Amino acid sequence: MKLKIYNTKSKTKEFFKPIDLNNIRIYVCGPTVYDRAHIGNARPVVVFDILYRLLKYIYGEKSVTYVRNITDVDDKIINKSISQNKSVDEITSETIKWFAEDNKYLNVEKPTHEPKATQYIPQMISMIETLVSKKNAYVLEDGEVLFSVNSFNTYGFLSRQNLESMMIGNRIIIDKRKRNPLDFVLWKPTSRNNIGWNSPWGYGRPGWHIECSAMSKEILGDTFDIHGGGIDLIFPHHENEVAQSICANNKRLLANYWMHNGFVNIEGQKMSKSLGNYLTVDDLRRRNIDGAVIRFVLLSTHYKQPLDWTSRKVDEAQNILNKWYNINNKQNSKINGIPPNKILDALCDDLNTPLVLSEMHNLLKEEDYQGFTNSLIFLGLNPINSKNSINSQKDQQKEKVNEIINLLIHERKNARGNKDFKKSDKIRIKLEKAGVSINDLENETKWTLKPNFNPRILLTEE
RNA sequence: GGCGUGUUGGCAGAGUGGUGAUGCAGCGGAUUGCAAAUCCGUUAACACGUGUUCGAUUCACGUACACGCCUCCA
Repeated sequence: MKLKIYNTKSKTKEFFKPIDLNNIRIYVCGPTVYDRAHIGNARPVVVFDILYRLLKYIYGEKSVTYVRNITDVDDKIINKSISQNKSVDEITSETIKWFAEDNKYLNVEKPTHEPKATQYIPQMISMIETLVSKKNAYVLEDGEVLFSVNSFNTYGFLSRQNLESMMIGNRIIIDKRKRNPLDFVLWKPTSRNNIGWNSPWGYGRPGWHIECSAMSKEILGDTFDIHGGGIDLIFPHHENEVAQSICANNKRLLANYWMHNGFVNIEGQKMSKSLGNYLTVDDLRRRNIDGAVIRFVLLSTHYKQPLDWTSRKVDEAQNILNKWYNINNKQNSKINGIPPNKILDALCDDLNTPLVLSEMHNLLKEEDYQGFTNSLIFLGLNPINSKNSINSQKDQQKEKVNEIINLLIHERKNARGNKDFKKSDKIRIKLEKAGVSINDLENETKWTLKPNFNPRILLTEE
């Protein structure tokens, strides 16, 4: 079983060769914590969770170090703290809590480290000092420190850009103080009223990219195995990280493999707040969409491709998982075990999760229930959030809903007993309209809520 | 303008130089008071052009279309 990874750097699929078999090191750019995580944020979290599980399986539970950072200093956070009249710390700690809850809901394993940018300010300052002393960076009069892209001759290699052609685009704001318009901020001066730290260049805060260079160096070392994130981060974020790290550390490489996941669209449209098609994990949870369903949809398209999030896909995922869980309940397979080779092979082929899911169907056809259960758990698609654990604070309301549904089902049963099929059909149609799907078994009727569940319809007469 | 990705059956979505993806939907059947669920069977695709090849959906080149990045963004 050999893992292959598509490497953005080489634009080809390569066999994965670890630097140290006993310590596979991976760094993934995590969220900037200023708002609820949307499904676009959830995608890399789930994708790299699969990679983390796979690496642990191949190289051993204790031989993988997975770092997913948290950016807790940033303009967006500061703006929100001003507009909501809350401290930066309040905003970030609340958002971090939400993020953790969402990840739990999505059955995402905790990374080895989740460093916060604000805890690594001294490391950032020291890295910037090195860059200044090596003339890879320069200090302006007001204390702003900029990285000089001309000082790094392979700048643009990762994103396949060259300095000249980037300049032709008219989107670069010309700042005369910059030696090259593409020079980017390492340290930004700020007023004493704002969040900031003392530095050799005065009171200020770090630029966007330096945090990842500082944290990855501190936790993983100068060069590590895999660096991941969203496709939009290739330029400028990762390009700049490479430049900073290589210049500061005097190494040839930052990461051997670069992996980037595609964007998420909503019903064919680019997700954006202004279009009103902005979906958070919390929105979906409130709509009774199980974490496993979200996970399934996110894994049903290959991670490199754009993913179109549609309600149809959610319904399909829900139906498939319902079916799978019913089979699983019947089979009573043991909990522990290794997924079959065809599942692992598909995962090893650059995380081909759509193929994995289709092989899951095939396992059922072959009646390999043990292999199926093992795979389900391996993929994190096992039902950890039972329906009843959703919105636990709303248990009372839930109980009421349960009561009404059970009452209607009881009425239907009586009607059927009396061969009053007109009445029983009416009840069934009403339940269906409300998003309750019913299933007549030999001596009982089971029901489940569909994503379009709307309790109001239950309360209307006729 | 630069860089990059994609175009597969009704929909979603893998993959392959020659044979089956898979799921949903559809169609036929079993079962059912009806429905759902389940089971059996089944139809159907590789944007266009040229080239390479015994053979191309798969490789190369070109065309068209779509999308992304180059500005904060996962």
